[in-house]
Amino acid sequence: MIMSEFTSKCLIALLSCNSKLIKKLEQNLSSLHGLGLNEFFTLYHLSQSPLPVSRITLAETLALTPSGVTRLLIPMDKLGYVTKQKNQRDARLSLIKLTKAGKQRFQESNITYQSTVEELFKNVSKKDKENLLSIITKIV
Amino acid sequence: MIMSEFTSKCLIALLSCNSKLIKKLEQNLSSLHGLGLNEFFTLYHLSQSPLPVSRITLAETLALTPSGVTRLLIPMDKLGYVTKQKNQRDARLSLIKLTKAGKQRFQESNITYQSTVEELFKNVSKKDKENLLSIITKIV
DNA sequence: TTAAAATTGTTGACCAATCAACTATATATC
DNA sequence: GATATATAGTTGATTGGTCAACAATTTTAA
Repeated sequence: MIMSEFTSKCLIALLSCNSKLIKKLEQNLSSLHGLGLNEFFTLYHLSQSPLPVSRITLAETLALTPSGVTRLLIPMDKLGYVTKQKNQRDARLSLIKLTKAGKQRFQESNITYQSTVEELFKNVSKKDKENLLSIITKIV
Repeated sequence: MIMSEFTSKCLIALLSCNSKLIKKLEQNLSSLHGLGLNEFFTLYHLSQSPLPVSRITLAETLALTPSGVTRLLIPMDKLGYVTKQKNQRDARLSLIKLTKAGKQRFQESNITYQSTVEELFKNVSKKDKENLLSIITKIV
C-alpha cells in the first residue's frame, strides 16, 4: 500500500469514529436532557470559565461561526440557561454567563456526558489516551 | 485530574481535530473542484467498489441516513457523475455507479484530496498512524 | 399460500449551521 | 482630531442534513 493510501485510511477512520462519538453523545444528551451536543458543550465551557465569555471566543471553542453561536444561544437564553452581559470597556462585546438554572442543567447533564464518554472509551487504556492526545496535537 | 476529565479531554481534542480536518478538506475540494466533502467521498467510495453500490450501503459508509443519500445524489446525478441502475433480483434496490465523467471528476479531485491529507498529517509518523488506527478501533 | 414483518428508498416538514451583507463600535494611521 | 481599517455580533437567504411517514418490494412464518 502506498503511503498516502494509508494516511487516507487513518483520516477516514478518524472521521467515522467521530461521527459515532457525536451520534452517541447527541442521542444520550438529547433523550435524557433535551440538549443538543453544542448546547451541552456551551454549558460545559461556560461552567469551566471563571469569567463571562464572548461570542467570538465561544465560536472558536465550539468550532462554529459567530452567527452559529448567535443562533445556538437564542433558545438557551429563552429557557433561562444563559444571560447576556454588556462590557463597559468594549460596547461591541456581548458576554455570556451561565445562570443558576444553567449551572443546574449542566450538573445534571454532565453526569450523563461523563458516563457516556467513559462508556465510549472503556476499551481505551490510559496509555492509549495519552498517545492519542499526543498524536492528535501533531495533526495540523 | 480525575480519570473521566482526562477522557473528556481526549474526546474534545478528537472532536476539535476532526472539525479542523473536515474544514480544510472541504475548503480545498470546494474551491478547486466545487465538491462538498460527502460528494467527494461518494466518488471515492464508488471508485473503489468493483460493483454498483446500494443507497443503504453508501449511507452506512458515509455515516448518513438513506434520506441524506437520496438528497446528496440528486445534484451528482444531474451533473452526470453517477447513474442509477435497477437490480433484477431485488426491485427495491437502486444501485449507484460512477459514470465516465464521475471517474474523471474523481481522478482530478483525488489529487487535491491526497495532497491535502498528506499536508494535514505531515507531522504524524508512520508509527503514529499505526497507533492511531489501533486506538481508534478500540473506541466504541 | 397468504398474512405479518422487515428492508429499500423517497418525500414533506423541519433544523442547525453557513455565508454574505450589514450595523455598531474600537483601533490605527495620517 | 478625522478617516480608514479591523473587530464583535446579528440577520436574511441558503445548504445539507435529519426525522417521521410513506410506498414498493422482499422475506419470514403460520
